[in-house]
Amino acid sequence: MDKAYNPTNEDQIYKKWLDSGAFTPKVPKNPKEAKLKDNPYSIILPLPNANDPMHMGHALFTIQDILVRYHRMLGQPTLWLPGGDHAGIETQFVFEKKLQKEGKSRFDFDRKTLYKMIWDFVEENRKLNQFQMKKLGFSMDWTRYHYSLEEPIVKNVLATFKKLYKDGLVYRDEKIVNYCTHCGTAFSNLEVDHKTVNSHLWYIKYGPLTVATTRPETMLGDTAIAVNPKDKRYKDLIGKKILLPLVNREIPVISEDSIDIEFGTGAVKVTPSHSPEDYDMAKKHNLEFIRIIDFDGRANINVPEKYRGLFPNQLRQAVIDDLTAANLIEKIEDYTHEVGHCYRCGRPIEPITAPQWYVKIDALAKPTIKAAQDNQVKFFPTRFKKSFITWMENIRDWNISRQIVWGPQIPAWYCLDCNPGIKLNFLDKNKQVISAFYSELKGKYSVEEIKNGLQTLVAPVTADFIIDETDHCPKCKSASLIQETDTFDTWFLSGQWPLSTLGFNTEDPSKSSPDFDYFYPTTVMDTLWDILFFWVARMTMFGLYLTGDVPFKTVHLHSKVTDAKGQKMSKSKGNVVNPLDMTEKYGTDALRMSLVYGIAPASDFVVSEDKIRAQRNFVNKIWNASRFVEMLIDRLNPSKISLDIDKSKLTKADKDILDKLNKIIASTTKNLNNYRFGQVSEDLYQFFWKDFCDVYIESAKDRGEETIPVLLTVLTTSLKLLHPFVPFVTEEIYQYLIEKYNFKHELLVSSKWPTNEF
RNA sequence: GAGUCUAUAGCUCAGUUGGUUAGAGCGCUUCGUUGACAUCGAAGAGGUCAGAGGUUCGAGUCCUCUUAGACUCACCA
Repeated sequence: MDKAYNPTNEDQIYKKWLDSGAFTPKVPKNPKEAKLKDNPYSIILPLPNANDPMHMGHALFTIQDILVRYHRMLGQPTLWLPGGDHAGIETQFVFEKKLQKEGKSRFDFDRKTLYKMIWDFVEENRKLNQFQMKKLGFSMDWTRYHYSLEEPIVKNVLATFKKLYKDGLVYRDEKIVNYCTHCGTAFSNLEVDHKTVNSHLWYIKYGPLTVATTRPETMLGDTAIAVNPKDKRYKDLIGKKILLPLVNREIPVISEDSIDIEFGTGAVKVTPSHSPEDYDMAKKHNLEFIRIIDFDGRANINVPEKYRGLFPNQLRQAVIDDLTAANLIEKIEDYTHEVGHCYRCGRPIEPITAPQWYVKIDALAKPTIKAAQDNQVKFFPTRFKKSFITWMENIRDWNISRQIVWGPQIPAWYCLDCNPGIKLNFLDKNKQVISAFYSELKGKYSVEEIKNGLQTLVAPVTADFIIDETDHCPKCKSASLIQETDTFDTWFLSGQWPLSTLGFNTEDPSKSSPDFDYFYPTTVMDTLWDILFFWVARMTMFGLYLTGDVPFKTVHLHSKVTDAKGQKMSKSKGNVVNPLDMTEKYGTDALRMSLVYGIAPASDFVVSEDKIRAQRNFVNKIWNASRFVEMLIDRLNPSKISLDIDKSKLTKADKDILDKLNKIIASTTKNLNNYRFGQVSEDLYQFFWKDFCDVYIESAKDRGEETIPVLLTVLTTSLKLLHPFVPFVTEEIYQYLIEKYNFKHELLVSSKWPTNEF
């Protein structure tokens, strides 16, 4: 053996594991019955974005590897199923940045071309991602790898959409949505970051009263003034109409209990198309909706000519200038408030009314809340149970449509002849962008030309649609059908990931794959807590809705890796530590160990090179202890080398170390069952280094061959206990010992977990 | 506005159901190691466990409050 451990054989060892089939569990012929007896163990990998190179967050999948390696050694049929996500908006955003660098934008391409370009872009990185996970030693079953845009997976997701529709849980509506005019799509509430903004409160004279507002520019779309009925100042005005400045349109004064008399002037301008609260008021009072900001972020519609085409901040200035000129600004106060920003590009979110696809969430949420309450899904650490339930209880209908290209399109078709009010944006034969209603285009452009160059369409909320694909409109028999250009929210697809990857068949559950029968529900979902709502909640809802059973029995939330300053690692901050650089420098085992050593459950932690180096030393210690055992045996040159311990001949040192070994086996087993990885790794470190090396091995230096069985027993048992954490070095040593001393040939990866029998 | 978490050695952090002199890594001091490991060993310095009060035979650990910080959720003008 070499003088120091040199992790140069990792790839070979990984290949040995792969070739042995250890990562690929076999499913018996009668999976449903066998399952009860076999107690299979399964984890679905939180699918990384296929376009995303590895970062420390991915390296934390080590936790899952520890779990599956441990349970595999316990003898359970064990599956760790990897995958890759197309990651809708994330990927499109990255790709658009790339386009931007090349001086292009998404508007230069029709959607088919754009889709193809992004597809190729992702394919380049997808392989890299898999390669990197192998480098980290993850014992995933690559024969069951899935990519979220695989045809069968998409097919199943579309089937789920159809089922939801049939069950009356899908509808279109034109509500206020969180719209990012830069990204060109709506977002769910979860995708909006609230940031504190220092702004102003403008007091604007509206005829007989004054309103206070943070968004003067939206006044062009006001359709009412709201006051509290208890407010004596405005009592007489309720029901009257007043003239809206600048646009000279009459709007009513309405009575609304929710208005705070103390705030501002107690009179609120109501802009139903650009404010969520005002939207609700408008629904209640049956007010008019006047949208002034269009989906491109400009004031294109329903505004006086002079304001046309302005962006909101320009519009604000123009409106304030004109109000000032007309002496209609009473005063301006400083004001700090929370404003929603796009979580992707960071720009302010524009609340806009837009037709979108929704899923009614109550029917899905209720069983999910119950499952959490009844511990059908358990949470580690348990405190996340409470926030999960609270969030589920306050959940709103889910906007599942995104106005992006990258992802499966919603399988709904519109008849252009029945719905001439559909607005189409497309590139014509000459690659010119045309943007008009179908009523204006009919006769000038063929449907074929429109389809070929199509970028997006916006169908009025009243438009009829067909969910099953056909050639002809069932009403008018026209063949001018066009598919909805909205794509699914990424989480709509990934929310079904455990079902899709295990081969659940939504259309006919009885045709689901044996994998599904055997491994569903999966055992553990280990993920970062920040996607608890995005993903874990959605998976649970879909699982229960489609199968009646939860997708995983336990949710284990792990910690976030930060840099030395405690900041989240991100590319934009430039503080990303590449795990592959670390494995190259110190070996994979050292990195893995440093990611779990002494970490409290679900608390953020710092990964520093110091720490990795310390664990590299530990890995080397394992190596050298083994090397010493070998050298000692060579020196003693015994007639027979065996692991059989003769209990009658044990010295005090022997008894002590065996006693400690029994204890560490028991505590390791117990703590692994309770997800206490930090504790286990520390205990093993102390046991191996202090108890075994510094004490027992030191004492063995003065002894004869009777010490060999104990030495070898403690060593090989330690290798087993350590294997889930540091798989490469332990396997390499184990193979070496087997070879040299002619022990029973087996791979450590599929060896039996020790029991405290010594 | 609602909720969650954190505060322990110079630094980064462990410390499950409350139980003997509070631990690790890194750093620091002294010494040792020419045959496992300079990626090593031995010994040591260093902490009134944020502050105050309470429960208890006993509190770093449970409860209340205070202070400082982090985060999540949220449609208030």
